Amino acid sequence: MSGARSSRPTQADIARLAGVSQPTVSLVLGGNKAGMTLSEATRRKVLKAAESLGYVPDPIARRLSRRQNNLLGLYTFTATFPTDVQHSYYPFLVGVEEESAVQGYDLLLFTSSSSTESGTNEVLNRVRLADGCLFLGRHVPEAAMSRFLDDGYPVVYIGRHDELGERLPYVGADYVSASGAVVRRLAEAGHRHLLYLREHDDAPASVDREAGVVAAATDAGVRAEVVRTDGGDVDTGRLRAWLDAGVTAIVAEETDTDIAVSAVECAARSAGLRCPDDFSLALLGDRVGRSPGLPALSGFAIPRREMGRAAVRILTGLVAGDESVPVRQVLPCPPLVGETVGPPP
Amino acid sequence: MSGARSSRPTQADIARLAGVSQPTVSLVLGGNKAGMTLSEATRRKVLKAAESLGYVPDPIARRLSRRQNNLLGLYTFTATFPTDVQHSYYPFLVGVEEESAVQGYDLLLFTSSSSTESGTNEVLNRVRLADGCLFLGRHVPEAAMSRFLDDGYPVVYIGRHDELGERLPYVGADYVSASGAVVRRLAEAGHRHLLYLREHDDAPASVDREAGVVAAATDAGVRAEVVRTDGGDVDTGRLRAWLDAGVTAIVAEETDTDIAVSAVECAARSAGLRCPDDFSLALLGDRVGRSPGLPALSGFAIPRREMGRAAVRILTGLVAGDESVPVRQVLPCPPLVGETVGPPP
DNA sequence: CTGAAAGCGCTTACAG
DNA sequence: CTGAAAGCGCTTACAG
Repeated sequence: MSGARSSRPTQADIARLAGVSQPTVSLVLGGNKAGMTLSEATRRKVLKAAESLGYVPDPIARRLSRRQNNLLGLYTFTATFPTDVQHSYYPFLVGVEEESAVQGYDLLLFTSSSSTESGTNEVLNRVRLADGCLFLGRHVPEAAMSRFLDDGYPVVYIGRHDELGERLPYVGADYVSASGAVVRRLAEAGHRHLLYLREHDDAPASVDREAGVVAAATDAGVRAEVVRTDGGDVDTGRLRAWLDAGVTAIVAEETDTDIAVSAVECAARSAGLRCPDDFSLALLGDRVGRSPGLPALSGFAIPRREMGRAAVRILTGLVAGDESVPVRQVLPCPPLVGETVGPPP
Repeated sequence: MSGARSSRPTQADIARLAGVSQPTVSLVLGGNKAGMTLSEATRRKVLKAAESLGYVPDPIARRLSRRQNNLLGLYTFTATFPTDVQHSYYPFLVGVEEESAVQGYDLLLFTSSSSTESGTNEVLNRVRLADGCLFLGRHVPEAAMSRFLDDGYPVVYIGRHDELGERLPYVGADYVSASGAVVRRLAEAGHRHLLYLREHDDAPASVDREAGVVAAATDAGVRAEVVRTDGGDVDTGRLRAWLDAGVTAIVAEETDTDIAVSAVECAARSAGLRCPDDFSLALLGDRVGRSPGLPALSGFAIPRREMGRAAVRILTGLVAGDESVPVRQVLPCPPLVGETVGPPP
């Protein structure tokens, strides 16, 4: 640990060996971007000395003085690679990583914060190590985000968020349109009474989907019943009751764990009911990577990878002070046809 | 970019506000590990000022002076989340992330390097930002690694590597034993003539597997033919020729892309041959996450997640100067039974 | 056209 | 028990 730095040659060592000043070494080795005039002899001496000592610049020192890092943060508020929801986070990461590489930034994953009791300060503390930071999560810690925005520290959310008015930059998915399209497809298949299962809390991801469902249902003259659930209260009896009451299609919000749709599938299996024969089932989203053995659900694709890429582009734009980047973007979600939607029984 | 850092309060600002010296602020805020005695009044004044200014320590500056920043690097020599091999990298990442969180380190993904022409210097340059670095890849860039080791910079490879003698710390998988076990299972099923397909290059991952195969085959009195291939030259004709020559089982090295085993499966399908009816097929590894629709191959599991965790433990041990951690570990690979091995036809 | 000064924000010896 | 100095390794104004 001690040996790590102490044995490395510094610009000062080179300067001594070459008989010039340390700043001159910096100028020569830094490619002389300021356009200063160096004598060719000085250049050569310095380069030779650097070569012979095996000089490698210290990125930390460089960053401290240059005030920029080429580091982009990614903060997820839960483990970055949670085992149970890993597949829904992964595509975001792929996009983030790709575009970071393109833009010449490395990626800083804030993981240690999730293990400790991570209050607002904890967040603020570590995040600033990066030149700017991406955030991923259903909800926004408003105090921390406000602070970032006030300080002019560049942040971008993955997912639409208006908790802070119009201030917070984000890349969202157009859940409203995509959810509406799902309902329209059900209406076109002949359904007139559907059930919409959603989370209890009012994250924008839930609000947007419900808005899309309700608007499209109204528009198509379809009755849409909204039920809030955490999945635990969906069982065979309840499913049968819904169907007996005239429900012919169930639409479920997509979440990290897809707990609602799983509960429905499970209840249907126990009851010997099948989709789309006995009722139609649609997911407001996709079930990426978690489908081995499970039927392909009708729904829509969330462009996670592209969202990740777009978020990085916004963030690097902000870091570079580029005013021309649109900082609030919503990406379209292509429909997924699947095999769980058919005409009403 | 300008607003980001310049508007942030520093210890100097706090000192001014509290009417003390900047180093005193550092002492108070740093938790006073040196055990110096501070007057309670000073403490309170400083903490109050820090609070009111919303102070956040600059990790870069801290790293420069303290020579440590609670950052662990991960360098992959290709895109960190390459699309085609993503599933084989992902479990490593999960393990690395988990254990980093446990140990209180954040994770730095070196991505930008992969896009540019990443020479030795590039690696050396960026990596040192972290307190230590993990590396993932078939081969070792010897010059760069040598340099790290010489400098006492903590590095750990994921995967066994002896290219640098006994110097390089690593966490490997016991491919020798696991490969031997696969051959033994084939021998017990009655096979007496098998073909072993491996990569052209001599990465340790290939060398170990071949050693295990050859030793176990010799031991069991089984003939094992070694064929080096990149998959491109495996077609229906060649597969038939092998089987006609008496081969009853094919064993393929597992790689990022599993190109060899895929070629065999494809050739078999075209030829109307089935496993294990017409011949047995085994993989020296697993096919994590890429198996939707494909048959479960017999082989062994690579404990990627645990390897990631173990690598982090070694690395944090090195960073902390803990001499007691074994720096070269090989983890066992549990057998996977699968459905592609049976008795010879 | 060059070289010495100041500064980035912090920590850790080292004097009072 | 406290406060001012020196230093981490670099970059960027600013004098000669």
